[in-house]
Amino acid sequence: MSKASDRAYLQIRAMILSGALAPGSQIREEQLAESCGVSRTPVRDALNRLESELLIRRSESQRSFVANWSIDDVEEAFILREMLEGLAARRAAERIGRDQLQQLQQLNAAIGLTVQTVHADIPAFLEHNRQFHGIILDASASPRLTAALAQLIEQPVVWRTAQNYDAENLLRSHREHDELLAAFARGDGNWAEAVMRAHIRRAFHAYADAHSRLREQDLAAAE
Amino acid sequence: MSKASDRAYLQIRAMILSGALAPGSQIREEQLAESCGVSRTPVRDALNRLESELLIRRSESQRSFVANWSIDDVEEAFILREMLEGLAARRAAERIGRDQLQQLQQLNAAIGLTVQTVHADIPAFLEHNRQFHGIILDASASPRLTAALAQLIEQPVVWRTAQNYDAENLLRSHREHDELLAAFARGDGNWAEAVMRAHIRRAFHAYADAHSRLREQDLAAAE
DNA sequence: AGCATGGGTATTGTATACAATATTTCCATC
DNA sequence: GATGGAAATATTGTATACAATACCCATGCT
Repeated sequence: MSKASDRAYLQIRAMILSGALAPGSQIREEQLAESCGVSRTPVRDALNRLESELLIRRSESQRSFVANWSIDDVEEAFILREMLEGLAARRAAERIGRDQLQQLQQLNAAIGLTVQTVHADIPAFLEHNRQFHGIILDASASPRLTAALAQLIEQPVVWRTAQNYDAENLLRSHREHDELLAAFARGDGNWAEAVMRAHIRRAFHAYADAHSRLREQDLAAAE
Repeated sequence: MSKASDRAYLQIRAMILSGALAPGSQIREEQLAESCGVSRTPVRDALNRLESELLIRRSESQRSFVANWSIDDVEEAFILREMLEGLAARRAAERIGRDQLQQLQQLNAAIGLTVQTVHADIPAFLEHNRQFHGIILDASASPRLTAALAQLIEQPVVWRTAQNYDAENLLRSHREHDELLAAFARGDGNWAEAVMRAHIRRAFHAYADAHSRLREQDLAAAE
């Protein structure tokens, strides 16, 4: 997509994820256009994308509202990611080449550094993690899988709670990646899929735990 | 989506599926706008949708071309449908209500009529079949699943070869639907998923067979 | 008081004009 | 004749004006 459309998309998504646009609240194209510094045209493109990612919902008369993701919605998304990324891992294991495997090893080594320091570097972890999963998706050589997962949100819901992930979870991610690499090195699709599914599922529970901790904090703060 | 955008989407998609727009050929927004009787704005919306469904592909400089689906692409799409519709069937079995089950039974009865006459009524079959799968998707109560499958194309690739499906395949579809209904009636998610996966997979082979028959005809006609 | 109805306002949908960018063509130069 | 580059052309991206539609409130009727 082009510059203005992308800018609008990223900016509006950031506003939604940060809570600057409250869940359930109506959003007006003109207002967003103003706050993004573009016209309504690219804003409409962005809204279409966000709607297909279910970050906004449209009323029957086409007015747009910020979606309200329940924990069940998040779990639903994780269930789909588990299936799709599991399949991607299987296919990747059966197709991956020497160079891609090396890239993954280097990335996971970098991830190891971000999680082993005393203060984990979460932004770096997220970025490397994103690249890691991206390479696997590439190696799976399935455009449809890539397209389906792209809509399932990069790491959107992760953001708000990533700060709350404990070091233990980050370390486990790192080790699970290593096991995935072992499966890749042997071209064992079954193994790779199983490891990936477990990896995603654990990530969901890490999210759910962090989420409930946040809720408790909110409740405590409200008193 | 709104009237003009929908019209453009349906019309352009039909042109692609019918072959009126040749695979690999470039498509220009203005020309499509003219042939659809709308302006470029709704055409651009339609192209975005079609791109996300991988029916068109865009060059690095954003020019649009009709995608060229190989049989491997079709299989890839069926593999995803198998997974996703399998999950939908599992969830539907665990959640479906009395009225929805009745609707499905009536629909499959109607399907039975379309396949048992001497000359099968393929358009009616396709329409009822679409509704049948749509209700299951609704019953699965998973908006993300619905969104993911929507992009995976209604029945697009089916069209060109549907005429070549033999009566045997249509009849088997009808019977498989019946088995699915039995699984739903018992609320047996495992059974429903297994039946659905087999159903989709068989549909793929029916497609592949029809496809290869078509290829042979084309080759013969070329001589 | 409650509800239907109508008009004014807010918001989205579409068309068109203009800007930005890519592609092609053609000429100059080597 | 090949090649590089610049102008001409084609195509897409963005902004804006206008059209269509939905929403809301006020007014009048029962």
